[in-house]
Amino acid sequence: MPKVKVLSAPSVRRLPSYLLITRAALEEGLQYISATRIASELELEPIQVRKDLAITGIVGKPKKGYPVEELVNAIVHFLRWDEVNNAILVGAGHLGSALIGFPGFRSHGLNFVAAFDNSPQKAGTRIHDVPVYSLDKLQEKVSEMKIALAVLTVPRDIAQDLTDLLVSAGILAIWNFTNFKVRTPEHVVVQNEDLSSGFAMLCVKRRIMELA
Amino acid sequence: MPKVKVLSAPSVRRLPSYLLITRAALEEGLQYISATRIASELELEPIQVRKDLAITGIVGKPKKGYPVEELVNAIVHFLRWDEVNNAILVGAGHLGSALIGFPGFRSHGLNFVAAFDNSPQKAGTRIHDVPVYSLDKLQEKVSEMKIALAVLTVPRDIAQDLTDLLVSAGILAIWNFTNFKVRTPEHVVVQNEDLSSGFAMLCVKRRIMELA
DNA sequence: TAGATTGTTAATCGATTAACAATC
DNA sequence: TAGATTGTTAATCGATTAACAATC
Repeated sequence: MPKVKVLSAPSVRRLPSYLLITRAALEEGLQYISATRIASELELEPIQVRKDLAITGIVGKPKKGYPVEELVNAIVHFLRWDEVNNAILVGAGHLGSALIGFPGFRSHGLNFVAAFDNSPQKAGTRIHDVPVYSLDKLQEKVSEMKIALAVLTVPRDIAQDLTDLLVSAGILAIWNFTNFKVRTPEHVVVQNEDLSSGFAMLCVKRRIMELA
Repeated sequence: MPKVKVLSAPSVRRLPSYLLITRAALEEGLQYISATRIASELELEPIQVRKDLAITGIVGKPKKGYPVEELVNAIVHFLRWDEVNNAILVGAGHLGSALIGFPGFRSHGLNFVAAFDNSPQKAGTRIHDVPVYSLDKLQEKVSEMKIALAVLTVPRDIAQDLTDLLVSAGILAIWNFTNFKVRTPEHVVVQNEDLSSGFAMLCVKRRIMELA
C-alpha cells in the first residue's frame, strides 16, 4: 500500500522551474543534470533542490546527477501534466483572454475547450480559437464535455455566484484569479491566485532596500 | 532609531486581502473590525490575523477590534500604497495588456505611464490609454520620466537582455512575470511571479483529493 | 583513485498556533 | 459586570539547512 505522501507546498511550487531547466538540458542533449546545476541557475541551495526532487520519486546517480529524461518524466508525472485536462474559462476579460493564450500552459496539460462570459457581444466569438458562450450555456457544456477544471477570472462581486454555478455543474477544481475567497464543498479543490500579494512583496522589498 | 522590522513574507502577502475586507467594512460604515471577523471571512485563524496586522503598527482595542479607517491607513502606508508609483510595462502582449488594465492596481499606487514592445505595429498605439513605444525609446523615456518600476512580461528568452536594459536605464524594481530567473545588481529588487507554480499546486491538490 | 554528488539523518530556523493576562 | 478581544510570551509545527556516509 502506497504511503500517503506529505505535501510540501513550497516544494511543489518550485517543481515547475526545475522542469523548465531540465527540459532545456534535454534539448541540449545532456544525459544527466545535477541538483547543483539546477540550484545555481535558480540561485537556490543544492540540498533544497535534492529534497524537492525527492518527492517526485526520482533517483539520482552520485557524481553524475539525475538522468535528464527520467527527471522530466518524473516531475511531469508527479504533477499529472502528462494527462490532458480539459478546462473552461469563466469570465472572458483581459486576464482570462491572456490565460487562454498563455503558451506554457499547453505543456501542462491545460486545454481550454470553452469560455463563458455574460457579455452578449462576446458570445459566439472566439478567443485564441476557443469558442465563447453565454453563461447560461455553462451547465450544459460542462456536463456534455465532462469538464472538471475551471479558471475563474470574473469580477470579485460575482465570484461566489459563479463558483456555486460551477460546483452545481460538476466542476471539481477551480483556479481562482478573483481576490474573493470562494466557498466550495469539500470535494472541490480551489487554488487562489492573488496578484496583489506579489505586488505587496515588491513594495516591501523596495522599502527595505531604501532603508538599508 | 527605528528598529529594523523583520519581514515575514507570508504575512506581507496576506495584507492585501485584509485591506480589501477592511475597505469593505469602511464602505459599510463600520467603526471597528475584529481580527476574528477578518479571519472568518478568509478562513484563517484570528491569532494569525492579529500577528500579521501587528507588523503595520496598528493598535486595536480589546473587545472592539481595530478602528477601520486607521487600519486601512496602516496597511496602505505599510505597503507604500499611499504614494503613486509610476511604472512602465515591458512587453505589451496579452498578459501585459491585462495587467495594465487591471482595475485593482490603481488603488495600490501602481500607475502605468508607458509600455514598450519590439513589435513595430504596436509602437504608436495605446493600450488602456497608455502609450506604447518601441523598445529603443525605453532608456530615454525612463530617465526623462524618472521611472523606478518596471513590469516585465516578455518571452523568457529575452528576459535577461531586457532586464539588463532596464537596469542600465535606472530602473530600481522589477516585477517579473517571465519564468526566467533574471540577474540584477544588488540595488535592484525583483519580485518573480510564476503562474505555473499555482497550477502545480492545484494539480497536486486534485491528486490528493482523488487518493483520499 | 579522488572528488563530486546523492540521499539520509539531525540541527536550525522561522512561521503558525496556543495560552493567558490585560482591558474596555 | 461578563464576555469578547487584544497583544505578548511560550510551545508547536514545518521547512530549510547542515553534516556525512555511500557511491560511481
